[in-house]
Amino acid sequence: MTTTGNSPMRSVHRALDVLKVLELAQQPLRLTDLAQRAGLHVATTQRLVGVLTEHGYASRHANGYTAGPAALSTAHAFATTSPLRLVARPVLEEVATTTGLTASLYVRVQDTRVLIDRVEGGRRPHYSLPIGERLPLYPGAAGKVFVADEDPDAVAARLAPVALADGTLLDTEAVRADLRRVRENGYAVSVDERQIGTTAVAALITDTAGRPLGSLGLSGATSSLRDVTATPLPADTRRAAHAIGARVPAAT
Amino acid sequence: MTTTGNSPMRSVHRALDVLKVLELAQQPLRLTDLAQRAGLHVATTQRLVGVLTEHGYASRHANGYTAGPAALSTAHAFATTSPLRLVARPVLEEVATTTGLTASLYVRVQDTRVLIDRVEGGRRPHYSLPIGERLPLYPGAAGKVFVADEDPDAVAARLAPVALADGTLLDTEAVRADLRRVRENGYAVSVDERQIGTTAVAALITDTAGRPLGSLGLSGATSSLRDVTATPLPADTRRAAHAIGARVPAAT
DNA sequence: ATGTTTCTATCATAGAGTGATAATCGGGGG
DNA sequence: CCCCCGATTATCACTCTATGATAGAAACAT
Repeated sequence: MTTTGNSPMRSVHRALDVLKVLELAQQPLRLTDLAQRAGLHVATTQRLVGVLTEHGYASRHANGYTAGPAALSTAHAFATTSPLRLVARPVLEEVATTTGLTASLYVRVQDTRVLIDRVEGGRRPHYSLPIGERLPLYPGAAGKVFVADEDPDAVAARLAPVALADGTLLDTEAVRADLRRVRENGYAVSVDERQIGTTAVAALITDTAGRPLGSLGLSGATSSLRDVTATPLPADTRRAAHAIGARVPAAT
Repeated sequence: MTTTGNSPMRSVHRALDVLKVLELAQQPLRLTDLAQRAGLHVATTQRLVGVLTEHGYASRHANGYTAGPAALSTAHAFATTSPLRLVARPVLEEVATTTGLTASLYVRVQDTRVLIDRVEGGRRPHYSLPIGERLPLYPGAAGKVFVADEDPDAVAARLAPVALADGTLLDTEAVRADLRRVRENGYAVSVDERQIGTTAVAALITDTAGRPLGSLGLSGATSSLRDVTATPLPADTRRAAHAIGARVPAAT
């Protein structure tokens, strides 16, 4: 899996890789399994999960290891201290109520995005609690905006081919074209890309220095969002994203 | 802070210590600050948070580092895969509705306990989301049960003196006496210990082999829980805790 | 019981982690 | 505008830790 070759801090890198494997597995993993998926020697893996377990970030059960409870604590701390999250909250709420759509806040973690906060616009509050979900960068409006400003060729080559929810495969060229449009527009649109029946508009959130902080996505039923590009929604999204970024103190 | 002397896997231990410092700080910490609290050299600390940040477990802002978004992902994974949590859920719900009290599930992490899940019994759902909160082992019924079975002298010496919510200080002897009672009873009671106005009854959850897995606490207003020891609540709590433990596959 | 798999312990060697030192950056005040 | 001070980043030689091959011990299934 995530091969962290030879490098300084190797053991720490590896430990976090192991943790990531546990996270992605979504089921208890036996030591051997874990080692295999992490691409590490069994002995090494054992030492690493041992430490993780000791600190509560991994957990051992009858049928293997899973992520551990300490992650909840750290997540709790993140949720209550992250400047971005704190600053964005009121904006999410406002935009969710005015548009009736679901407002989602993502941040990028390596080549994935993580859902940091969400305010449902409609009535039915989803009972699945998706906060913390890790999603790919490409299918999905709120992911694309992260890579739209990078070198199109490199990105497209790295991400493609991409499979959409309906089974369509996007080749390098299609991805590149799409990303170019995102860059030109300053916002991204996704129609049934990741979830059939869901349309989303998203914009990048940057600090005052222009550094990317996260992304704001507004999503709703495709049926009620025909031809979004012709509506004021994209502009609203950009405005909201800008409002968030403007209130976050710029990092050095 | 958590001094992890010389030992194998030192860097990993230290990395997790740094993460713990970030978690406990509850505010952005500058590098220097962080190093100081972690008891590490600044250069070392920088390398460690660097790795943590790269993987998303720490986050850098204008005014320092905080815990990072990846913790949310890991927490999400934990929440959806932890056998204990999954098995306990229905029991929490049942006991919360039948008693009208709040049912809380804790697990132990080193010398702390972490709130893993909670079902509110009353009507007013607290809008603070306390799941993930890290609390001390001693004040509080659901914490005491974790240490009641250990060597009383050692534990009492390690934890005392303890400050209660009303300002009372418990010395070693008082702690020991209290823990002895917990052990004899098989459950713990806390009246206004950690939260003034809140009374709780808790029991240890063990697997079929007797190993401690977590603890179950039932809490409510002190005013409505006079003389709990004389009620069937303790027995109910123990029964529920046992029901949970019985459904968790025993670890090796 | 007996084979088979999974987990834990041991150990020599390579090479990574460490921390002192120095260079660089950034911001505030004079 | 410049200087100064605190904070952050880079450099580097030495020590000691992390590594993985191997072997041993459990656990498990047949």
